[in-house]
Amino acid sequence: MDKRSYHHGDLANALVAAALTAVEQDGPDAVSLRDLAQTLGVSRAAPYRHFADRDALLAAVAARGFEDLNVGYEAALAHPGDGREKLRQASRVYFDFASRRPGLFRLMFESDLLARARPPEVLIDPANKAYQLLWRAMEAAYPDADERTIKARTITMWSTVYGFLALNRIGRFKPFMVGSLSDEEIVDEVIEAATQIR
Amino acid sequence: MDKRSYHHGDLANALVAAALTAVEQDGPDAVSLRDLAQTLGVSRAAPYRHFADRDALLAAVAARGFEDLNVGYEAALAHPGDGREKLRQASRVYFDFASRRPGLFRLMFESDLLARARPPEVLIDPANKAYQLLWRAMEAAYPDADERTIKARTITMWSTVYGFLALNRIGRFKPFMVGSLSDEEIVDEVIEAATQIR
DNA sequence: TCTCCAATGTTGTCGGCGCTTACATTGCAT
DNA sequence: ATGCAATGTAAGCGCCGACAACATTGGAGA
Repeated sequence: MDKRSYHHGDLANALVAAALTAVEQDGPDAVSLRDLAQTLGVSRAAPYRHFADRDALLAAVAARGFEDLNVGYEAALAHPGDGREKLRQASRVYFDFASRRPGLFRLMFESDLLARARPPEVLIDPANKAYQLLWRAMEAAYPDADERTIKARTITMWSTVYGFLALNRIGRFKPFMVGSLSDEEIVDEVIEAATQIR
Repeated sequence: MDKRSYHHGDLANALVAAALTAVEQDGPDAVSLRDLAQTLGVSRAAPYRHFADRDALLAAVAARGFEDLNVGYEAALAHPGDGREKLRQASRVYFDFASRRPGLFRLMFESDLLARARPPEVLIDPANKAYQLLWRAMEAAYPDADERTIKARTITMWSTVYGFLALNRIGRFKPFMVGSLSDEEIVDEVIEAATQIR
């Protein structure tokens, strides 16, 4: 890690870490390979020795985000209580993640990185694991439902929670929030609606 | 509109129209002021006589998108049937808009243009009108509910429908779609869940 | 009708970006 | 010890948004 040495030593990991910080602070669009390189004290072409292009670096950052999210999910599903309670906990984990790391959240769920990642597995595997976990919780919550219903409810629940987060982030609900409805109240309402589907 | 004349004649509107086309075809990120200018046969600095910056042009495009969407909403709410049926129709209008004009949809609901628009009214007014319309439909569907409940249900419904569209667009539900659940079936499920809240 | 000026368009320039090519350095395996 | 693959550098291409200085136009008022 000696700054005077010609080789950086661990540029690949350093790039992911620096990009992660940048994404969390200012969102995916604010990440510039040139900027990261200068911060790390290497030339602007150096990152291309480790990542094919900007998307490849962002994919690595997103993958790390999914891994972190999955840790939270596993904790939520290990939480004591019935299936509905586990679903509620999982939703709260998702909300917290979105609140605490909004830039990373956007990268993970608003970009179409997933469709373009090469190779796809690096990003798809950790991303899908989150859905597997939620699916299992939904199965536990509705043991009598058939597979089709489980799928539909899982998709609906995810959609509701994500949709609220995304629309709220850009301020679309501001006109509704004035007055009788506080921020925390609406979060509770959304989670209730998402978890007690029909 | 004579190409040989020094002045374009109606560059402002022509820019909005060209940007609208570009947004619909390739998404908001694909819009380049230089490119639009060349297409319209003017110099690259000309657009800045009519729009302060790129965001201002995109805001005008988004505003037009909201106006189009509102036309669809008003038709849906004038549809015969009870409140629930109107809500269902409104959801379908939203789905259709997202399907037919995905790039414009992304500009309207995925960018934080709304927070940055100057002056804000140009974009906020048509954007809020859509919510007013949905709110009225929700009131008609649940005449006994208090204002707080109406707000919460409107937010939840919008979140569910939007969340599904956004996540589905980037392929997040692909692993769930294989097998027993078709695309149209899941749309019906989501709309049902969104409209018959509790 | 003439003149002047505000609106509009042009050219040139700056800094920033992703990415590529050709070249330099390093350290490890043989 | 050496040779080669991994890694980093310097320079440059084409694109972008934005600004400043200058050019053209057409209409309002004399």
